[in-house]
Amino acid sequence: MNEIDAALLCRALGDPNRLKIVQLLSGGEKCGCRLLEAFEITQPTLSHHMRILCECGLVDARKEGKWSHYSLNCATLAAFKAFIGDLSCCGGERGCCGE
Amino acid sequence: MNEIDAALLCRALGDPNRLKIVQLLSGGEKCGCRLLEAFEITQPTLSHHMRILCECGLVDARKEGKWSHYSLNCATLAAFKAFIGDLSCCGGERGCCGE
DNA sequence: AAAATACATTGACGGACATCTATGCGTGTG
DNA sequence: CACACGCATAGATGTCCGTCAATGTATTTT
Repeated sequence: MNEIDAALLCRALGDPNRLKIVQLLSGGEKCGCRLLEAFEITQPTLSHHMRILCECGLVDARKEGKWSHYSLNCATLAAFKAFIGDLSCCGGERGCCGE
Repeated sequence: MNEIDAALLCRALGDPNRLKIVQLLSGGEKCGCRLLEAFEITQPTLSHHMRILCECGLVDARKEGKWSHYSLNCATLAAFKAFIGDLSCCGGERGCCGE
């Protein structure tokens, strides 16, 4: 994962609502209407956030009838976790910054 | 680390220049003037970015004479890595999304 | 002391962003 | 078929963000 993609992901996660959405999806696939219940935003605003999360590759959308089911994309999440995990405050010493 | 702080960190890392700064600091402490050489931005703009990175706790500044030395904050970085690492696409199964 | 260096602050500006209301579109349900 | 439901899109609006030029403040060098 290059810096550009990582910055895009960070930007997507930089909104408190979107970060909370990702945390909810971390518990498993959910449809939009259930996500909406967890927030105090309008439906178009949620749709806007889901679009951003999907466009950066972090979230997958699956249409089923009139429902859209959202889930975290495994590959993107793994790549992002690796990218963040590679950061180090000490040049990679053991026992430092969670390594 | 709560969602608010994590979102702040993500927001700080959401700018390509700031993400690159963090990557440079991941290689060890650096002063502002050396960081500036790596970018095509003006000095006030770099100063602005460093302020944001410091205010969210991700970067520490150490003044020494006329130089400011910047480095990644170990505790904040560790907490952030743990926060991101806790995200899961499958509810925490082994071998999934980098776990 | 004068000049140069490193950095922060201020003020301004254009673009991006989060949010809303209104509306459209497809899918079930009566 | 008509209506309700889930979701996306369009357009508008106020706010935040990244950037710059100009300037200020220490500190070091000459």
